Amino acid sequence: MAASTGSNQAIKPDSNLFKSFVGVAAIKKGYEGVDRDKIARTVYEASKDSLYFNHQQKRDEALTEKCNALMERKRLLEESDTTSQLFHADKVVARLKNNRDLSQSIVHIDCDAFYASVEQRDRPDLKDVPFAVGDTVVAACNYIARKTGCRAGMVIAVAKKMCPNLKIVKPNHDRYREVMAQICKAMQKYDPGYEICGTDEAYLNITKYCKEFDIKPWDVVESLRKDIRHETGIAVAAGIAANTQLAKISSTFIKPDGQYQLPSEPDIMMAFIKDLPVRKVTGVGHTLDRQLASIGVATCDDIFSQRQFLRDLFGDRLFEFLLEVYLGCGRTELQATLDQQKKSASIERTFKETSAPDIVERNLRTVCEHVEAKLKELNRAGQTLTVKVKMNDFESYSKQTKLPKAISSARDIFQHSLPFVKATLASKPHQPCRLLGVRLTQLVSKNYTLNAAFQRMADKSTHSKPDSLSGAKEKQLSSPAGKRKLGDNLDSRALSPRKKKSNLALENPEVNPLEPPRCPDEMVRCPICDRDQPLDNVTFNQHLDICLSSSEIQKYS
DNA sequence: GCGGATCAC
DNA sequence: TATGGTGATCCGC
Repeated sequence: MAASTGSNQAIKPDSNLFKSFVGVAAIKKGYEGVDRDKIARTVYEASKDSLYFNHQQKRDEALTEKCNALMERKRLLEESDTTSQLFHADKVVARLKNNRDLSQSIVHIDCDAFYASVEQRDRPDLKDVPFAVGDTVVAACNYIARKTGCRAGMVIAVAKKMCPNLKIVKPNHDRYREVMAQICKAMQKYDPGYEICGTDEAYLNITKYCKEFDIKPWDVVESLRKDIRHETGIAVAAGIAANTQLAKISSTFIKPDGQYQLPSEPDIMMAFIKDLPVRKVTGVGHTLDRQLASIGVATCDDIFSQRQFLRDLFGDRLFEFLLEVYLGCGRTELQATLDQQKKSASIERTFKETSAPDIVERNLRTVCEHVEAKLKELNRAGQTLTVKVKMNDFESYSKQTKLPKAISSARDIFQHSLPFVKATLASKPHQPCRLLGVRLTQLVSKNYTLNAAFQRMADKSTHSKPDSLSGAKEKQLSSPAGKRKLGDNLDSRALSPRKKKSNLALENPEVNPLEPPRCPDEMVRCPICDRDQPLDNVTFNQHLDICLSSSEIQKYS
């Protein structure tokens, strides 16, 4: 039904696929006044003959079909009597309104173009030139580069086409982690329960701090930003609002530097949201945006006018999430980064495409070894294995299996993964494969009894420093019933890898009382310094003594 | 429980 | 010279 994009020669400038080439340039800061059509044309010209493009095109067509189906279903609903759906929606709106908590001051910290900012800080030669950080894909670029249409996610070869003098900088992930650790240290002072999302964002709840010192949120955030700038030389944007959702939107409001406070008054909150495109809301991605658009929802206010259709069209969870968006609801409780437990460990690698079984097998082995290392770091084993294979047409296949017992060694993982990889390759004769992935979920602790003992020890010595220790606890966060909705979940998905390490590093820069022994077989994790120690009570107790006293010393130094 | 999709960064 | 990696969740079966 819809204009098919199946034939390559005439892609319409107003088609969704075409627009998708502009990508985030459509909504991000730094792209005002950029010629979006030109960006789309350039990207299109550069990619139209690739397998990747074909794949994207297929996906786009599937999405268009989905949207058409939605439109048709909505048309049918419109012909029927929707009073009961309307009634139900209003009931939910009333309930959500009633349950809103406006008493908290949530802050969202956003380091805009984080990698680029760090590089620019360290390298004066980048000051006035367009540059991008990344390997084959742009991870971040400065504002000069953005003016030419360069953006995160773009293939560097294409970015160079648009911006011939674009300078490419290889990412220095260790440096970015250091900077993030410094930022964490600054945040700690205002809210030890801060939550990190991804590599460059964080939430704080400063309600307590404001009360305790009788300072206004605005002033607290001003001094927090000053601290961060002083510690790191990086400017951050901050949003202050009643919940995470609004705080985040507020911070994007004044990027790249500055702060914005949204008063916690229902009318003001809703007016703030009203004309906002739903795409800007955390949790509404490209796909949902397209689907919503097809039924006449472009802004948050449109959600309300279409509320009688949303449950039928999108299901209960999404329905309630959308109403929350309309009301400006969001999480008011943060999940302290130091408390978070990983639920999975995975590695996936793209390599030079090949259909040679022995090479694929070797790649799989490497991937499995990396997974083993990761599990070792977590001191976990996994009971559910997921193997993923992506072929050179970008189609991917996966298989998930629940194993009789948890595994963690590369040998076991490889052994259980290989059959699916082989079968997938065999089902596509002569078709090269470009990526392999292995994930373990249902993670279980490798040393139950000892872990419990450590926790007791940690608890005993933790009074003044709960956060540096709680990472080792098996804390079950029983979320308040009915409070954790889709929005919350969507919002709290990305955790920062290695956050424990970075925090530890900043608190105890030199804490390394005992060199972690090399023999990796029977090891257990020390809850204080987070390093593996031999599974031997005497040695471990010695270690613990040193480690504890050393962290005490650190505390008072 | 499984497989595919979506979303965020 | 050519499209990433990690982690989490949801939906439909």
